[in-house]
Amino acid sequence: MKYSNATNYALHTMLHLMREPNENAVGVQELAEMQKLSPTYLSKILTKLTKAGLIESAPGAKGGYKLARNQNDPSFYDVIKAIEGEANLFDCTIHHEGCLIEKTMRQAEENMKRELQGKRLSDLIKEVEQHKKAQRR
Amino acid sequence: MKYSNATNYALHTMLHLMREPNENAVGVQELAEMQKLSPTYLSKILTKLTKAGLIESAPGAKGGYKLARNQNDPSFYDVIKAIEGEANLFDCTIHHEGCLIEKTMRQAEENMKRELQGKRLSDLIKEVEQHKKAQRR
DNA sequence: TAATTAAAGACAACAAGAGTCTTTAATATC
DNA sequence: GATATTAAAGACTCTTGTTGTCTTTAATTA
Repeated sequence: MKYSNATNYALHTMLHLMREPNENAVGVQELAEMQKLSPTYLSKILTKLTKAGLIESAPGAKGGYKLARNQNDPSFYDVIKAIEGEANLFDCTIHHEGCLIEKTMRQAEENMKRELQGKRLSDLIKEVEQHKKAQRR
Repeated sequence: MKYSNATNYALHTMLHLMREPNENAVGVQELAEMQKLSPTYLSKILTKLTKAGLIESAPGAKGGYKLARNQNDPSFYDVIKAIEGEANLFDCTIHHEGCLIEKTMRQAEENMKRELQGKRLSDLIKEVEQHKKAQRR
């Protein structure tokens, strides 16, 4: 029971792209180097993010990846969902409707999900800025 | 990212044992039949619960499993921890102290954990009783 | 002593995660 | 139009974890 490395890489990459000056596409080569990953592997993760509508891709020279234009200030949950999918963390093995164990587990899961939906990547950018400002003082 | 079947089986078994009249040990045979599992497989799960102190076991004739006497009204989290262990759901792949991604993920995880710690198996028993009472009306 | 039952350990089958390599398709520049 | 560049897709491998099974050992009761 653990989030995959892919989710980890996806979150880091998203943050990097959010910091990139607008309209500036970044190639997978550069993104991979930063996290010490092979470009082909990261590419598969980026394709998932693209299909989820979080980033945009363009092939060819001057191509690469950038934040999707009509992206809506994505939350942590949006990124996680793009990589891990949306399945429940717990499905009761005894199939009768209204299993109370399942109900309890779902409620706990909801608590985590709610937090991840409320937290946006932009919140982190802001936190970093504030941290830097505090250090300069 | 999913809870294992073993956790599922463990929770069901715990609930069954809580309903058992006191001091009455139940063999793995009977517990396995209920969930349509092989006894040897369930046995491995039960050994984990035993080592975690949630249940007690006795070999030999009249042996079997029952709730641990000095068990402290176990929570969902206690059972999950016994099976899945205590590792974090998320560890940042870029190792610098104070990773804000990790911090956010940990906080979300805490929200789920808190709910699972607060919910006791006995709460479920009570809920079932109330449900039955409501139906009899 | 014999029957019963849990514990432990070796083993196998399968699935998922993590990652590589190669081919194809799209785009920009000359 | 040719060439270089870059993402997408698919086949493949390697490792790890889950889900079991089977067999042997140890403890307990009658």
